[in-house]
Amino acid sequence: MNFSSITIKDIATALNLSVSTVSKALRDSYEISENTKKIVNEYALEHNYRPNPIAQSLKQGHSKSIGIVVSTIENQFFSQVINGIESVAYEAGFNVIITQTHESSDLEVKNVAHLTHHSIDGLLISLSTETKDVEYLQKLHRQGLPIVFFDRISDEIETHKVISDNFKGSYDATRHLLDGGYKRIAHITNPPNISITKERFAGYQKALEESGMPIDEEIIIHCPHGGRDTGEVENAINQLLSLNDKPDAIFTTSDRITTTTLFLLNKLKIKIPQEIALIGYTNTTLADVLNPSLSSVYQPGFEMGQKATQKLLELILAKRPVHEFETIVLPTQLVTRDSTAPKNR
Amino acid sequence: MNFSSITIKDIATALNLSVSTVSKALRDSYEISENTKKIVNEYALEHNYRPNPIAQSLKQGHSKSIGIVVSTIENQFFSQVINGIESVAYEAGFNVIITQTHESSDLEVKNVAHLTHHSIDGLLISLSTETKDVEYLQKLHRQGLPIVFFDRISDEIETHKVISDNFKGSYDATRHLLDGGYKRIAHITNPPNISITKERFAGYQKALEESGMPIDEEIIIHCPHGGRDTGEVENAINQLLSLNDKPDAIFTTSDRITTTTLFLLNKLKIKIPQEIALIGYTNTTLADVLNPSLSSVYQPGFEMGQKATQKLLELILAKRPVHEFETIVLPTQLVTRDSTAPKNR
DNA sequence: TTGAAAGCGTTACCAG
DNA sequence: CTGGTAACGCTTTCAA
Repeated sequence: MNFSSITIKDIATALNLSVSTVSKALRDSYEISENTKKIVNEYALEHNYRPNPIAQSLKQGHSKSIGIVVSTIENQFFSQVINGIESVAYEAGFNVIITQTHESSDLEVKNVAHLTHHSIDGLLISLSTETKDVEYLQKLHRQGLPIVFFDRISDEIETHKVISDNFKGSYDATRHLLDGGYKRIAHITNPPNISITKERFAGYQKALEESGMPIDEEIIIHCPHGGRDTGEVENAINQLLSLNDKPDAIFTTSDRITTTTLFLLNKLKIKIPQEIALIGYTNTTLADVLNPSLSSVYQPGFEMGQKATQKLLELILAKRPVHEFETIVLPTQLVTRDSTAPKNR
Repeated sequence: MNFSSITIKDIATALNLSVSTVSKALRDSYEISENTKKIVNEYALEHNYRPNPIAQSLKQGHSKSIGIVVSTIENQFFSQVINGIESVAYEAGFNVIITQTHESSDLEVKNVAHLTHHSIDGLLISLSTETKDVEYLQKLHRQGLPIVFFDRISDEIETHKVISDNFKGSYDATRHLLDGGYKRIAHITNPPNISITKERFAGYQKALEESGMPIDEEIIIHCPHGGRDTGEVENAINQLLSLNDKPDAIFTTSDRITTTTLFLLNKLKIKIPQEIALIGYTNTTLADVLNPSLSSVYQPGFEMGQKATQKLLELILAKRPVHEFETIVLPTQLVTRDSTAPKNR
């Protein structure tokens, strides 16, 4: 803060006290007389004294700030998670620094480097779709950086993790389509290297198997960047539509993929759900007013952010190294709307 | 960074040099021999040395970080602005700290206090809908804190400002409705104290006047928190629908108001645009797939963030006090879709 | 070309 | 109860 601001020293000279006395008075130390405390605090208040947090950080070796890594805050799921994170971080007097990977592994590494060099006390991270190697995080973790994963996690690092029930979310969505009479359900999803892809695929698979349906690789398509670029989704849909045996429903697994699929099907004048039904993971608040209203799997983003931050704070504030880690699984919510209305049989 | 990390001192002792020599070598000072520089840099590289930015900040009196205040990042307009901000801030080696007011004046004051106490070098702010008094910012500004306003600005503080052409955006939208044959155009908007409300109202007014239409206070409704709470918009719509002379079109001026209006009209089974047409400010990427597709005024959020940051950086990096300030006005984009299809006359 | 020392604002230890 | 001093990690001035 170069723009003025008074320091302990200023108070000390003004009041003819020592710096250390003032410091202690301010921190309400038992060593200081009530009278001195009163004088100091009054002066501080009057002159709007604020301790310089930079100096405090340097002295105390921690910064009271936590770093966040998400793919992009434009995705409502992540902005909801961030709101959850902030709600508990601020409560605990912690500051947050948000960074975005835009689904690039490179950027992810750079962001984490940036954050750690800026002396964060802990890291909250959801991996990018591109990320395959978490060795760089492993290293930081070994060095003692508290890390909590959320949403897109890694098995390779033993720490707290907070996810939603991806298996059940997908199972429910697929089940719902099957119950509506849909028989050939395509799956457009994230790349197979990230955790949520596998978990969500498993739910899809289970539901199909239970109904005696085949798993057809031909209608399971991965978007390398989770739909970041419209072209990825466009390719997926073209591929599906060029099949002889076209799907009668699509189950998508990321906000971007879901809304882009809706956009493209509309553009191609394909009737939803008459020609192809659509259900997908999304946290958009607009699902009700989409055309058609969109059946979706909703994840408790806000709660996920809260929980993750609570666990991170536990790690940061722990007196001794923590070796017991927890993976918290939050329930998802299936909301059925017009895009998956039951088929006329 | 309590989790290890080596310091200049470590390098110095390891290499049997003084701390100051190492510091200078690292900063490529002309005072140091090439040989020493080489040895030091190699050692630093090998041991992955990073200067502690906290210590640097304390020493140099600035933190290389800028604070951002927006109403909420869940609003796509603001997340786009933030992306713009980040793109130029990171380029310049600056860090950003994002805070949200959730349209509360109190929170705004708290956030700014929090940011300034955390030694930001400059502030980028869009005021909350509740804010009437900017004296607290005025004070900081006088103390020398570089501030740049964007979107929702204040006349009371003389500094750089970046806005979109709110007058023209609204004029165009209203004009478009009039051209489509709509005759009674309601206006649901933000509270009158914030800048964008006035500017947008002026455009609406001008278009109506040009067509010889009356300005009817009865169909101009302010949402105290810009539609943060659904109830605000619900009241507005109920009020409009209870009129004898109901509007045949609505022009809304915030993302939240716009999408909530769409939601509520759909819920009431009011046909858009047959019974009531709808056009509004929004930056949602989903405008095309809404039901019906939504005519909108789009603001260049990303560019706004970039410009604002460039101006802020100019202020921060300026050698001498700046007294010439600029207000940059960015063009908006009118995109017409089904929600304002021309009336059958 | 190198190094010692002061200082940024704070806290903590130890003396008085 | 109060104050001097060292220390956090770095940069900078001044001497050597």
